[in-house]
Amino acid sequence: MISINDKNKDFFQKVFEVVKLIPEGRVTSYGLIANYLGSKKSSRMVGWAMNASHKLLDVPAHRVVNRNGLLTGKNHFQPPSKMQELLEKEGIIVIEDQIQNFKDLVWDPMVELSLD
DNA sequence: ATGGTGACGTCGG
DNA sequence: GCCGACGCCACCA
Repeated sequence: MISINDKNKDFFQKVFEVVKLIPEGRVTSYGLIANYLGSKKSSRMVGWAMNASHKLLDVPAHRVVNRNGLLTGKNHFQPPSKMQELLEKEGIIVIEDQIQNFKDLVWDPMVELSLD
C-alpha cells in the first residue's frame, strides 16, 4: 500500500534518478529538473519530491537549489546548516545561503544527459 | 469540496 | 532590477 499515486511515483522516481546523477561539487535547480522531466511549470513538485527524498540517503538533496542558487530548502534539513556543510565539503562556497559562482557550477540534466 | 500553503518559476509593471 | 500576481500540482486542515 503506497501513499502516493502511480503518476507521482513515476515523477518522484525520475527526480531521484536525476538528482543521484548530479556529480559532486555541482548543483542544479528545481526548475531544470522539472524542465528535464517535461513539466517545466511543476518545479514545485520537484521540491515536494525532495521532501520525500529524505528517506533515501542516495539522493543528495543538498545539491538541488532554486534558480537563484539560494539554499531555500536548507530549513528542511536536520539541522538546517547541514545543507551548506555538505556543499562546502564538496568544494562549493556558500555565503548567506547563496552559492558563490553558482552559474559556473550549474549541472543542467537537459544538457549533460543529452551528450550521450 | 474548499481554501491555504509550499524545498519554484515566469511574466508584467 | 525589484515587486506583485499568477500558474502548477500535491498535501493538509
